[in-house]
Amino acid sequence: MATIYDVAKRAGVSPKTVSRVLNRDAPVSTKTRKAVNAAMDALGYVPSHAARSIKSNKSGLIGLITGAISNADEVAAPAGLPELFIVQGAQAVIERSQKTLLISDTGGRLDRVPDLIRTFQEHRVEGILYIADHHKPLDMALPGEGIPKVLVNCFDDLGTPAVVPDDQGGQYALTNAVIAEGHKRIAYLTLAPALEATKLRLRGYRHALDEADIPFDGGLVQATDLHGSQGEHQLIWDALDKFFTADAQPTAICCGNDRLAMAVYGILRRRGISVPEDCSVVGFDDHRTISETLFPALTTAELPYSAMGARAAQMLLGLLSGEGRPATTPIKISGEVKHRASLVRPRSRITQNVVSLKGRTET
Amino acid sequence: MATIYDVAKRAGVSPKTVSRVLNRDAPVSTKTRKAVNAAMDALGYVPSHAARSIKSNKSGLIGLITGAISNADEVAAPAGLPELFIVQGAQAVIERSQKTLLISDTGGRLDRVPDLIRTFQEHRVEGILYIADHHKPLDMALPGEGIPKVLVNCFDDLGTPAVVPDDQGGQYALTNAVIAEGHKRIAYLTLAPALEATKLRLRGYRHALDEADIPFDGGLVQATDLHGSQGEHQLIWDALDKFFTADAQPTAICCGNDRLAMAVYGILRRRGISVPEDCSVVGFDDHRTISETLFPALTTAELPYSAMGARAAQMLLGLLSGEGRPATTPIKISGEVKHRASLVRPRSRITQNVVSLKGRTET
DNA sequence: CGGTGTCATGACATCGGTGTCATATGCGCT
DNA sequence: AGCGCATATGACACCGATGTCATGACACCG
Repeated sequence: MATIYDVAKRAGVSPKTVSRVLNRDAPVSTKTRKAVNAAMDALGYVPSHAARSIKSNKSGLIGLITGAISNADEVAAPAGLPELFIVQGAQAVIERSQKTLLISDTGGRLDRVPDLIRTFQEHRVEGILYIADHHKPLDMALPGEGIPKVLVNCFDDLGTPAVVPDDQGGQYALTNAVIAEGHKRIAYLTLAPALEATKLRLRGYRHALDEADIPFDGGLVQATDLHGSQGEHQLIWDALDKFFTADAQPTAICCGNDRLAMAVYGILRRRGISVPEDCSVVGFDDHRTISETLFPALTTAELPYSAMGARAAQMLLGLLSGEGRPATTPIKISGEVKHRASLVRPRSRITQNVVSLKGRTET
Repeated sequence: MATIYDVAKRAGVSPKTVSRVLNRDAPVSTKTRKAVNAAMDALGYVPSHAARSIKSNKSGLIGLITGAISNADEVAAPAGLPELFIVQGAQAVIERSQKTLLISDTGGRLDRVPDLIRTFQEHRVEGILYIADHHKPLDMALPGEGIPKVLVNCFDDLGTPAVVPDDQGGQYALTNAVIAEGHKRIAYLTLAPALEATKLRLRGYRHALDEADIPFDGGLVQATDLHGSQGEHQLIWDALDKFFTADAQPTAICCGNDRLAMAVYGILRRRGISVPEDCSVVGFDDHRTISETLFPALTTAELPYSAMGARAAQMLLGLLSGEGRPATTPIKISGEVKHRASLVRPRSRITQNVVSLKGRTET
């Protein structure tokens, strides 16, 4: 690869003059500039980032840690894809700031994080974005002391700046939308109870019920575990079974996410329950590949992952420029309710046959 | 950030000795080594990658260009997610080779590729992986002369090493699996006809029919366009309408991808056609979030994107080490047929009511 | 005509490491 | 004791860029 010295020699000037042409930081005569540019073109010269950053002591790099790239492979991940949207949002902002993203992947293994950060340090990254695969508390302190960091989709109790989804607000708004259609028996098929998202959304669900003076019925809330287990469909089946063999059957079902809603569509159909005529269904995430493609299209609460990534990147850039004094509590990002065909007014009375298939085995 | 000089001063040795401790490339007395290590720990010293690469003229970086991160946002992308798996596969291989991936995103805009490659050149990447969002011919020559490159999910006519999916073989195997269940009327709902994947898979489909002496019926092949258009469901609806109002109705439907199959599930249900009792359905891609979650679970042909990424990365590393003399024709990567509940033997006779809802409008 | 200021350019040091070569120390052997 | 040799360490140059300062050429002014 040609160097600035090669260019200088070919143009018959000093290296420093070539540098001046490159950086436009001092006047250069038109004639000289042309000669230098011609030499650069002829040699295919591209300045070395390494040489620059060693002198300036600025790398122009932002490190980003994610498990998205690997997690997307595992059905196990309750929210593997979202990380990707977060990365996208961050990427767009970082790029506009003329910096370069160094993306590293944990491969799903948290114990690799220190190594990744070590590599970042070797590259002298100016800041780090840490993206969790789902909304959760971060139980370890990240290494890399002195490097500004922003957490995304997770938070710690050390006051590290963080950006998280507004799970509670999202479920609250979504449940309100269901209530606004006239539903009173609203079942909720949650994700794993231990998840931060589940706790917060349940809170939003109850809050909406309370405000509408609809009594909370524990029998209408069932937890499933979407961790790709073989018995996944069975769990959902059993949960629905409980809903539809109860005295008062639900007229709408909230699902922990869009994927869960997709499974529910199939099982309701098998039981002879039409969506949305017999029962409305709503999801969560607005995972559009699912929500817009399902038939009927799925009503769901948008989880604005891209916006989270963008916001986090902005916060980080703010920290770097020394402007921002970041909030010590996580920033919550809210999304819209996407009202689609799967949510309609309930019928006055549900009359379909309910076939209990409890105990059936997976095909 | 501490430098090797700081460490040297603190340990009371020369910088060169610190370098020797770091690289273990020359004998250092135990006592000195301990002193140096202690000084490094105390100062939190991490060697500068930039300084190293400037001297060694080796960056240890591999550039990767993708649109995945952005494309995943657009429903438009017929195969936005797959890129991600490719990245994952590449990442795993690259990492094992002690190199670092520099991932850049086109943001869906091809015209940005030259800029991205320019940035890669500034970082002196040793090789470039170019990942297309779907299997297609690459109509431009990539800049960055002299840098080894491997194309993934695309190919050119310049002999650039490339890795592509075996679309034809996949659809052939899948169709064979359908035929093996006893189906003879096998409809095919393809993706957009202009896609490379559509052409190749159609070839595989016909090949399988030919071998089984099943005559090809053009009426059983309908194209849809999944580019997120509002009329997407309508198109699928119309296509299915043609299938099921024909004289001999299909007993199985092949879909251009899993997402299409998901939409088909919903529409068949609306028409009173049960999957798989009345009609088997198969997809393509094995997009597991869909194929394993749909109810009944979807039979589909795996598209081993991760393996493609891994293979491409291996090829690139081979080129770098000067070992590999790469094939001049694209390497095709095949996947397995995943047989799941949506594909069963056909009934002898289909008797369900077929309700034509042609011309209905989107909800 | 000489003094002064501006413009254009180059010489040289420097950033943080590593390669090359020189030097100091210690040990075994004759 | 003197020689040879391996081990341990340091001085110095260099990689490719840029900051600092110096210098040469010219125009302008009194």
